[in-house]
Amino acid sequence: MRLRLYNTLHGRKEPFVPLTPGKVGMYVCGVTVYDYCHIGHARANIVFDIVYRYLRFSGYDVNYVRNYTDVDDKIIKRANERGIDSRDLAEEFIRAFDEDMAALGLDLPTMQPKATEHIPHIISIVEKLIARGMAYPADGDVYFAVEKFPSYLKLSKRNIDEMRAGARIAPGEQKRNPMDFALWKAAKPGEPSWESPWGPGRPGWHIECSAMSMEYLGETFDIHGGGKDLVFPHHENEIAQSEGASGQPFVKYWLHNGFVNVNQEKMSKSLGNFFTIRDILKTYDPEVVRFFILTAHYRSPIDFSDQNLEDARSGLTRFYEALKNADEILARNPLPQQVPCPTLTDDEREIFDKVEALEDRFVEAMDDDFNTALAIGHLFDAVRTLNRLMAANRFDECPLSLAVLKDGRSKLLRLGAVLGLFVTEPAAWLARSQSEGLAQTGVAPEEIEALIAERQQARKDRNFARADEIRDELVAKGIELLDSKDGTSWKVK
RNA sequence: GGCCCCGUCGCCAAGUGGUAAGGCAGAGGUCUGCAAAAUCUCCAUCACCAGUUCGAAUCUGGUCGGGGCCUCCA
Repeated sequence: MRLRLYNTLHGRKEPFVPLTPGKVGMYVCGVTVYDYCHIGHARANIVFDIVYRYLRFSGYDVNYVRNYTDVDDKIIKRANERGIDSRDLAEEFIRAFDEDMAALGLDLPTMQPKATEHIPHIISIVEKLIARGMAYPADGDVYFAVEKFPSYLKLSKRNIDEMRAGARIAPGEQKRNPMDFALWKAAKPGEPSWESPWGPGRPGWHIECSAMSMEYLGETFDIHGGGKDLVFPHHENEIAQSEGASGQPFVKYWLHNGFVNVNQEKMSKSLGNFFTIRDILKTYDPEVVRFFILTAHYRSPIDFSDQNLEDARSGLTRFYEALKNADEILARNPLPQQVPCPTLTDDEREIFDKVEALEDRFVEAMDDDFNTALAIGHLFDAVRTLNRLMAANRFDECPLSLAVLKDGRSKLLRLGAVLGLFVTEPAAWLARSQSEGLAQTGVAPEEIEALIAERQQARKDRNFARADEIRDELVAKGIELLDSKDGTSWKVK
């Protein structure tokens, strides 16, 4: 099955057919840089990171543009509060954004333009809209006249008359229609500004995305993404401006990700349940955060809670433990030239078939509107499959099973990478996870090792009472012991 | 008020006409000195009601419950 994606514009899933075969132009609304990013930004950016990765995995040459909106009312306000230049504030949070995205393990887009570097293009779009009678200047401002764009609200599917009833014209605005929106705002004293045919001013919100997307992707391009909350007014207005100016359809597929709730409540500053990415990463591994986000479909709401994150951590750990075990077995058992299997069991037949089918199942899930939850389900299946193979431990009698293990392991890594998962060396990831967990228990590794040695001796002496006492003592502190032929290891519960 | 979405096992979460993926948690078996880990087995008829259909969690209508957008917002 070919890729199908849910297009907000038509409210249904549609087959993905790019404008140019083999190539995809994709624009995602980045951030307005006036504060640290929160978990909602993390979700949006991770979701589109997956879209970007999967499109490339599918063989497309992707031009992925994600902007920084670095001039805006909120930036100016915040800069004034701090008594610094708005450009310095923007630069500070651009750096913070870059750090956060890198920490979350996102691939870099092909382009990351800034609004302030596209002022001439913005001005030319506004001029074109005025020339075409779709916008009008008023006292240094320029507004878009929504009634001149008949398909206005086609994305959000609202009714303009009802919208108008609730709309208000703010003091100081010169709108002819309350629904009209600013393309250009006259500068007030002390505000950053650029020269324009309407006097010094700055772009309104929305227009910068039209300018940057059309600049790098053309007047019509394939995919435009963002959070659900951007459907109205931001994306609706982008369509109006862009199509109004170019006379061409703006975007073929509109993709919108769902919200993040915190403990069942909408995340908001007033509720005090606002988590920044940097706060979260103090507690949770970035890959756990990514894993958690991808276990739900991107359009569904997700609930950020300790319970859910802990579940995600357990799940991801299961992957890494299986991968580590596979690594160890493969390191111990070099793959022979010939991999015969004189007596293939039914179990092995089933396991081999599952490993064989893994990629098809993964692709089928991802082709269905990026169903990462289902795709991860298939990967979990593969983990159980490989664990069965390892538990059977017939690598000597059936070298073929060793070859299948190797194949399954590399498939897991390759497909996981499409989701940005399992990208750390398994032993290293587990060790890190281990030491982070250990830090919370407050137990020193040397202490554990000493107790393990003492217990080993007790066991040798068949003093199981003492051996079990040691084990119970550690369990009480959150440390579990794992005995094996090769000795005793431990893990944090 | 307008527009839109959702309600699936204890928790999380896929599935949108063909008879319920997966994870976490739980029960039992194997393994183990005993455990843990791993593995095997088991564990839901899909908020409710009424329809359409040979057949519905999936479509229609209604009821109840939850949420979002309409103002800055991923």
